[in-house]
Amino acid sequence: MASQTKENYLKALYFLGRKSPDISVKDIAEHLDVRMPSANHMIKKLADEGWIKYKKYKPIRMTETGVRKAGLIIRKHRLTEIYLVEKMGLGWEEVHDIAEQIEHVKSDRFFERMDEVLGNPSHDPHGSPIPDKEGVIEHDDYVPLSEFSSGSVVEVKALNHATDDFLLYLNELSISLGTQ
Amino acid sequence: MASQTKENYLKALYFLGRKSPDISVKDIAEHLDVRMPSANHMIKKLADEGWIKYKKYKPIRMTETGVRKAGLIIRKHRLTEIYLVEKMGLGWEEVHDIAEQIEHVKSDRFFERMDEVLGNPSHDPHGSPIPDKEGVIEHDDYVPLSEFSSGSVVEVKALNHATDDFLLYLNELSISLGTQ
DNA sequence: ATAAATTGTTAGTCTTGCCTAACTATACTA
DNA sequence: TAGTATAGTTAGGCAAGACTAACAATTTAT
Repeated sequence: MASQTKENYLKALYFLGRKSPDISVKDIAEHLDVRMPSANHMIKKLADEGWIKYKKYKPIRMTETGVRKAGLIIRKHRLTEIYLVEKMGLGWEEVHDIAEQIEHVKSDRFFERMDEVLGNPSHDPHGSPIPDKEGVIEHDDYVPLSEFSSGSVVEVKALNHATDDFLLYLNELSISLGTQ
Repeated sequence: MASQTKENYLKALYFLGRKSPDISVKDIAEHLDVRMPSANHMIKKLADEGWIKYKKYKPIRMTETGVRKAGLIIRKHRLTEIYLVEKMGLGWEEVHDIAEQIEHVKSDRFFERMDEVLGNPSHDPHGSPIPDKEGVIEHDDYVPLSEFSSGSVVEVKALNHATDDFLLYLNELSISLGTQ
């Protein structure tokens, strides 16, 4: 099983790979706030373990198993976030950091119970889809707000960039998922 | 703040110190399943940080702040155990390992919410008292079952040795806290 | 009281995951 | 197309926390 550090690399690789499947060492390093040699070193290990494909000086891509592996971690993260909001009464803006820690808990039963208690949700509190038990994500196809002209009537379905500050800002504006 | 490893050493020191306040390197090593030099090395660091008092070849004792620090970790552990049993429907025998991981989560809010949702419980599912927010434990004074002669009528108030196997054994006998 | 057994310590090594410094390959731009 | 800027890589080091081997102190037993 992957260490917590490796799990964090896999998550980063997943998100970067979503923007464009060719991933650079530099972006990984930035995303995880480490230096390039650290990322470079870890990438070789992840490639050895079959999660990514890597050739010197060539862009990095995740393998199928890597994507699913990342999906499983993201699943745990998102289930945890929902749980913290819905069952423990924590705020939307404060759950991310906690979920970041709990997602690494080693216990299938724990997350299985979480999923059941929540009624097998399909989306997290930020509107992001939850990967299934195989790590497969069903991607929604929402249109960014920036694509609409001013005056259009739209519904908030999901957030792309859920920083704490941005969530607090939305709170101030009384904007949440479903707001028209 | 102490690393997870250090937190585990502090817990071990606490439990050993309860049996007898003079703690040996050997017992620490055994309790944590590491070799003596590893324990020895860590003990010096914990002493540097003021959690324990240590002089070469002399028995180890926790300091007051060390005891309270350990109390805070045990508090998180026990709150988590109760939570897992009462709110997530996990079995008595399966919560320990999960709590062992969650107790290290860095978030006061998280444990605060847990405590509130549980209604500020004073004892965990094994009957052990929960340290307060300062890490102070109110010790109960129960009499071990082995002290009673056969035929006595007693009530199970707490468990001393809550291994998974023992908990499953008690389940088979339909013995739980409160059983007469 | 001394030998033997146990416990504690020191020294040095390993792995993980990070770092800086220095070098190399690729990409951009004049 | 040369020449610089950017990205990627290699080499070597550090800290945490584990290990083994070897040695020292303390306890136990004769």
